[in-house]
Amino acid sequence: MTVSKTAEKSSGKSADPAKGRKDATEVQSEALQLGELSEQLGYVLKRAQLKVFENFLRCMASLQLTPAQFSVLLLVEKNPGRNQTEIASTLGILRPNFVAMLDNLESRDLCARIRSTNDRRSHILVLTDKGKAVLARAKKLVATKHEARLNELLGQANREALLAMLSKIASEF
Amino acid sequence: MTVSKTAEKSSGKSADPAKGRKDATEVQSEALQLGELSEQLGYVLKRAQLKVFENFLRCMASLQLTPAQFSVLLLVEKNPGRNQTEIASTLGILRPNFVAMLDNLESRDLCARIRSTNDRRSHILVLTDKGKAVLARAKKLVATKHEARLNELLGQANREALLAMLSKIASEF
DNA sequence: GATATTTGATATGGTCTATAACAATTATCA
DNA sequence: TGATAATTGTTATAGACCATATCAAATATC
Repeated sequence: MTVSKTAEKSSGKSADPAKGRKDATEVQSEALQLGELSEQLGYVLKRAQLKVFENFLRCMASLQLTPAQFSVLLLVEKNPGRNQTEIASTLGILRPNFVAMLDNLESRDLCARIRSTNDRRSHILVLTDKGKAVLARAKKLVATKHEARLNELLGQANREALLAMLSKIASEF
Repeated sequence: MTVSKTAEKSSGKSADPAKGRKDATEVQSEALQLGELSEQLGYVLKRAQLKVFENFLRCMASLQLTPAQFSVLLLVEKNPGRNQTEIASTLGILRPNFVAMLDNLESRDLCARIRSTNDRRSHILVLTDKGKAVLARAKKLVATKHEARLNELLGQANREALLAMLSKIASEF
């Protein structure tokens, strides 16, 4: 330990951290400087991702779909007749962790596991009629409430450029 | 359940999922179609974030610093004399979860808690000399191995545009 | 000076992620 | 063919991360 243990005063101000509810005679503790942090791609990327997921969950509150569940429904709809391993692996979900997820979707009658006749080890995944209906409503919510918000924040062109760069990072980094 | 339980054949092909190591007479199972998934900002954002963190950890392997730990060191260096609550909250870390994190950094002699003389409840955070040295090396690694990789993938201008858009999302979404 | 608030800390639970292992089934190949 | 290896879905389990309630010590408030 190379640091003196006798503390200098933290600052001349009061102990109130960052809420600014002292009266006007007190200089409220100024906000912290992010410094190089705001230039760190990983940091900003993570914060943005949390905000986007948060907004997604709010938009989907009526359907009770998480981003991960939505991605499963989308992928199963686009690729009917695939088994759990295939769906899970393309989503980056490990097979063991995919089981509980499917249990959930199946218990809500959104998708179904069907024992394959080709390979009786595997379960073919399909959307139920209810699953298709829910997914259709989910897509509309995402388009009108979620992605629309993005467009009005960034503009259509910027939003597409952002998507392209993120895709490049996701696939080539 | 509105789906017939008698499975149709998953496809005409073999059971080999996506690895393509059957011989040439077999049509290997084609890759799944991502479809609308590749247009979902949240999905691409999450995948990109995972890749970036993964690369960060590889670049920092010699220093054993996670992105979160790096952000703490950066913030403490930039804001000496702040207490745990202030540092944690600006990083979006809850106070209870920040304790173990600091225990780790302090046990490695990278930062130190100093009891404040102003407010004897709070712990002032500072970097030790070793912490400053390690952070300096970490910054170099990030700049030369991590961010440099981003620049060569996207180009300087695009990288800055990406950062700007992500910052906007993180703060205004 | 009595009450409320703040700080760091502990305990705890939930979710997400990662690995090992198992039974049933299928593939491989001697 | 039949013995062995590999695959599929599953369970169990452990770790990381995140969130809430609660506590003692210290401080603020009135």
